[in-house]
Amino acid sequence: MPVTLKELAARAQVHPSTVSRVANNDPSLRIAQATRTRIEALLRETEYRPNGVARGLKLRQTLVLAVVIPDITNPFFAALFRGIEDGATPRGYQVLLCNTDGIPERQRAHLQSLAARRVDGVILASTFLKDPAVRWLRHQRTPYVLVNRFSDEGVDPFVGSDDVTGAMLATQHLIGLGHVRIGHLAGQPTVSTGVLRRKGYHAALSDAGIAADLDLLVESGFVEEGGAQAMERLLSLDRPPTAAFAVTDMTAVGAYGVARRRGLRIPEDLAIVGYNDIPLAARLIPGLTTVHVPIHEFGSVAARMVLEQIETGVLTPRRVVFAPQLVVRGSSLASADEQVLGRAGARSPAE
Amino acid sequence: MPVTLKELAARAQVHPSTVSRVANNDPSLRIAQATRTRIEALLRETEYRPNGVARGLKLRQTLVLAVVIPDITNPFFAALFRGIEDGATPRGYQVLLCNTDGIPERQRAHLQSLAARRVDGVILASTFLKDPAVRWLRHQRTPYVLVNRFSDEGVDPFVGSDDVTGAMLATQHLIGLGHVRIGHLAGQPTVSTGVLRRKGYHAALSDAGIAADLDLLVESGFVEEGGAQAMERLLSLDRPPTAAFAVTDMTAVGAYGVARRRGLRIPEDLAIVGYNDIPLAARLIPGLTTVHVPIHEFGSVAARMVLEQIETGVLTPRRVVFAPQLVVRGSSLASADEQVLGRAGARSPAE
DNA sequence: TTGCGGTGAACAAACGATTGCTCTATGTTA
DNA sequence: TAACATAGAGCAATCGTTTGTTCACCGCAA
Repeated sequence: MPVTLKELAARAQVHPSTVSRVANNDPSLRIAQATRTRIEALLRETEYRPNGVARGLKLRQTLVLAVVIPDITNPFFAALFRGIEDGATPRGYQVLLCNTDGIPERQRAHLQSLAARRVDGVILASTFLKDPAVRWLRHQRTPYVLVNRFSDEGVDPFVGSDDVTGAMLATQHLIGLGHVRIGHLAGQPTVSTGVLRRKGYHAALSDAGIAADLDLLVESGFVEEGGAQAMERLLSLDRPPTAAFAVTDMTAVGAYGVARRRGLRIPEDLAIVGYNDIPLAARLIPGLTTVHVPIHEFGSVAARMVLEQIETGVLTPRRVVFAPQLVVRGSSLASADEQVLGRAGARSPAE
Repeated sequence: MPVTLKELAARAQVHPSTVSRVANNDPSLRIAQATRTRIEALLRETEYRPNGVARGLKLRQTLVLAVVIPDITNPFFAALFRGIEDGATPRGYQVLLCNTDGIPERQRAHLQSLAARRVDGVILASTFLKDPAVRWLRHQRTPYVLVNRFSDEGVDPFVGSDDVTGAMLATQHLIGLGHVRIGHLAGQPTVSTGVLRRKGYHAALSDAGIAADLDLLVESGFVEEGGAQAMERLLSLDRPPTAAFAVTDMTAVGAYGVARRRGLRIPEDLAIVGYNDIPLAARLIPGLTTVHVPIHEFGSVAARMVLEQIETGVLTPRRVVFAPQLVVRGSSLASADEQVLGRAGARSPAE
């Protein structure tokens, strides 16, 4: 059973507040050397650590951050979490992890619990466009940051990548390889990344003078299963695409499975490009060409942003947007020595 | 800013304790219907939620569980975490996630923070044999459960699989396919799974009358990079193995990479069997034959066990050991229709 | 002797809830 | 009419810290 201030005070024959001041190294404390030594010995001996709950109540800070994501088994979010924890732990924070499976109701429930727990900050990576949960979050005075996806335009603190540019890089790469019928396994239009990556896809096609074929855009969502279904749809078309841009790497993984089952060779029969560059992308055979974003850094930056809000008390809606890079692997280019194209990894301050 | 009991009491012209009793539906409360209605309206209107920190202090329970693992980006731990959260959330608990990267010092630091925070329970999946952190945990009166790995024999609450049997299934499978020179990419002898899976490997060889060749056992640790290095070692032998049992699936993934770089065909030139059956195993090409363990269930059972300890207040060192199953895929059997061998998935109460 | 300044601590009020107990009306029974 | 039960609340302690303020004492100077 952990020891309390009161018990220590009794053993040291002093008042609890004196023990507290010694423990916290209060500079305003004037104390006899002998007393101090006695108390310090006791603190060490008992390995006293102040009760975090009581401390949290008094100081109004819990030293807890919360991360809300769809699903930690998705490698993207696992890497993101590591980034967050790596940013938070050195500052004394620990991190609550909440999975929503993309269900708004669960997200809401989690956020309410978190608010009741008085977590010091929230990092949210499961938002929708027009998300009531985010609006609610704004009203609370809890520091928060949205990651990867944003909600209503530009009004929240945010860290992510330039999705339009990333999607354009991906699509232009396929166009450059001579593809004309390029499919898109698209994210939901209720999610910012879904919308913006579509936009980039369309922009690249239109820039190249390729007329958009509505059949070639199939909504897949962001996970493997949806990718597989959408790919099936594309391959069942009368004139199936020769290449596809998948809204995420996991979606691309689903597409790989379908191509394999149908006996299609990647990239000869079907070229595929993904988005995010999760570790799995490089391990696929062939390696998945994808748009690289600094996932771990998303996390550490997000952590720093929320910590900054906590420490300064100012909740400015700063946005950090990273420039994506295309990473070419075997899924688009048969003889690919892996190479990195696209803009350098510089961070740009504005969207 | 969230509302407090005191404010509500002022607005309802009653004492805070009365509001509290209404909010908590205290059956011992006798109250006029009018007053109750008035208070309830206020509670709804303000969406009052009691301050969890204050509540935690008074009630001595935080409704927080902590999970300590090596690394969430390892799919095994991601699946485990989901199991835990799925077991904990419905009971009102949220979950802190702590990554240690297998560094004892970090594990210790995390556990101390967690104790200071008064988390209600700890689920630890990063222990070593003879782990001082676990001994320390035993002295604290915090409910805890070890998962997958245990520490000193049998004295802690534990949920995991029968590692010896699992390793035997894997090795026997390779023997049954005619392999004689079977390598083992082994876990560290400081970790229970490392020790027990070696034991199973040796037992299977010895049962089959195959003399152990010390060169064929190379310590790889549990992650991809170590698997690659160990596989390099094995393949550089004068008489390299024709098959290998990897202590985890991630280790096997490392081996896949090496085999591929060296132009070896799996399973024709090198058969591989892993352990855990993470989702990635089935996606590899060829599919990875592996020992299936119910990872998600490890988590949900562990959560239930720790919740049970919390609720009953009794800390019995109950052990739940699952029987592993062999899942045969293409990495060991060229024409494999995937099949499930080995014992049925029944749960056995004892080790 | 009175007053003063510095030392070395104790005092006490929070932080926001929970809960056993007390208290005051009012209505009922003997 | 006196005693008493009951309804309907309020009171106050407590959880373990933190921190602004007060206090007692001692030595020293006026």
